[in-house]
Amino acid sequence: MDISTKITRSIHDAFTAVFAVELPEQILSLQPTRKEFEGTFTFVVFPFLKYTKKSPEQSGQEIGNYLKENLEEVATFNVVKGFLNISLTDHYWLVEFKAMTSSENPFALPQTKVKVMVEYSSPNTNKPLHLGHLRNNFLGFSLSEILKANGHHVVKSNLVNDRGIHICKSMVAYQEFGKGESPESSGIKGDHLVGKYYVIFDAAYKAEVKVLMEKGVEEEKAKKEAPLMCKAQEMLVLWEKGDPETVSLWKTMNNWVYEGFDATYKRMGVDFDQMYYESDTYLLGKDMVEEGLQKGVFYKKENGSVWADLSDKGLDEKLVLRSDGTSVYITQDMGTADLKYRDHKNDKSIYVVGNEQDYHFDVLFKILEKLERPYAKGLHHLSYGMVDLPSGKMKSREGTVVDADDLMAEMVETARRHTQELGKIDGFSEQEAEALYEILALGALKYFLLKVDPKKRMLFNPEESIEFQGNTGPFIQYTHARIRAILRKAEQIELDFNNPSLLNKVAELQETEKNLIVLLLDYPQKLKTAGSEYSPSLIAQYMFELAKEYNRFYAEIPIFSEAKEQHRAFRVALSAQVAQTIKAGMKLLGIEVPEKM
RNA sequence: GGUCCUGUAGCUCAACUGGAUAGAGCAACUGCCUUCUAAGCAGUAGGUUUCAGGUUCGAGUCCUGACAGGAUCACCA
Repeated sequence: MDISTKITRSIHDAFTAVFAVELPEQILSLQPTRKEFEGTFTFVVFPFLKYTKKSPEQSGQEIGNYLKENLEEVATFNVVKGFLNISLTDHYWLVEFKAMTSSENPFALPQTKVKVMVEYSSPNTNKPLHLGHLRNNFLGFSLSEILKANGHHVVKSNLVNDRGIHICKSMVAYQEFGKGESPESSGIKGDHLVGKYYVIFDAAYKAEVKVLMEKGVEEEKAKKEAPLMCKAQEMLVLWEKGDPETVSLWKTMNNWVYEGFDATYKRMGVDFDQMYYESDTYLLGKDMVEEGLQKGVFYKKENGSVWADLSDKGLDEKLVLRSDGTSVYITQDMGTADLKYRDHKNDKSIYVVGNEQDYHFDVLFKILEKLERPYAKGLHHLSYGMVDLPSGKMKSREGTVVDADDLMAEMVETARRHTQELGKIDGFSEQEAEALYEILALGALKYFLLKVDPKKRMLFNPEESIEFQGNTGPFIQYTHARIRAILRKAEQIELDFNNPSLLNKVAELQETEKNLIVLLLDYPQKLKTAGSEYSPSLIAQYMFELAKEYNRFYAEIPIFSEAKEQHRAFRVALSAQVAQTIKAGMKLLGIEVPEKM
């Protein structure tokens, strides 16, 4: 039994024995004791004064006395106002620590058989990935890892938006201005090359609109009738008809993009188990519209368009099929949801998509619920906030986008400069040094984007956002590297720190040692909460706390100069456990930790 | 305009879901490297939690109303 339930059970017994009242255990909950007070767990007595009929202080005292008498793990307690602070014995913490070190795998929870699909990334193929995609990808990847560590079976999926008017724009511009350029001939990465033509299209199109307006055409009309826009529209029609030449160009350009994306994904360290392409799925969902009509979930208007009336659920009416019988975005998503379920029989399906689509997913999920899909209750939109720049929102057309490839490259340069300034690469080979810069750069970037609560909007300042000190990825990586140095030394002097009989001789703990054990024991709970809340930021925060506490321990307490062998052994064992926990936790964030830095 | 989200130190973020004197990091200032990695540690300073009411033993957290910022409300995706 877990210690906090043991304590609450005993508190329950205390109420029965001392105050003659039977309270349900669920309402008796503990909280961690605040740092400025002594103790590990705190029981707040205020809500129960009506049962004790005594002052807060006295009620706390009496419950505390009962606990101390009846629970061998309880060492002392103190009562401040209505707060009963409980301290456990060093012996208890040491026993728990030893159990942890001998545990097979303390970093993952038992298997659950729950199947979860996590869809993330979902890029458009007309332009390269940017900072916003980084947050999306890191979140999706990390969430997947966290859910795996929670024992779930996870399928990472990526629904690529590879068709539509936007890609036609790049294609038209390429036809008009491309002169047969290719990634090979230009030396430009494929996704950037296609993105370049998307930008060219936009500029040329705007020029055309301007010319038309100067000729006296109204803006609305000019926008519709500009030759380039017409060509793009025509191309979309040709594509849908399967025109060989159009399809061939489309394939060529998309493949350029995929080569580019592959390189970017590789550097980001993310991957997928299942790819979906909108060119395959965009026609799905029409039969569901028919089904919905029959079930009376949808209705048809005079012009033939089909609508879902969600006013009973507090939402509006939503179009699900155009009057010309073609489908819209949500139709496609309905079909894709069915497809995913057919493919994987997932109990849960998580969509990692920005909060600008909150309404869309609200509507989608309610429609699927009305259509009585068995998976409907397992749908979840992990809605994350936008990443803003100091100048405001990123706008690709205004050139204020922070490109993902550029940013990662800049981060590596910063890591290189910083590391060399600190003179930390003595004894590193060229390759090792490069590998380290990469690890640090990506660690800093990922940690920066993941430490913030996903649903909150966040600010990214390219000049100063990503630091290497304080609450950062490199700080945690550094802590790991420090411990690895200790472990190397322990090995070198042949200290048998895992020897149980040596550890058994340790009888008492320093404060920071105990704090570390308490934190380490809390890891499974943190993992569980991060999984149920879909929040990598909880893991990130925990990592920081652990690293911080370890650095305090490191500064305060000597290891190898300690006289008693059992203390040397225990402190190395404790360090080893912290290092393993950091490594495991950072892996959940998609962050590697170095041996040296 | 309707709906939804957000508002906490100069800046970036926490606050265990209603508990104690609201905490970290950055920036500023003061100490600590001949000792296991100073990308570190210890400390100082920084707050009317946007504002006004309400609920109760107790509110950053819950309810109401302002104010500010953002998103969304397409036969776009």
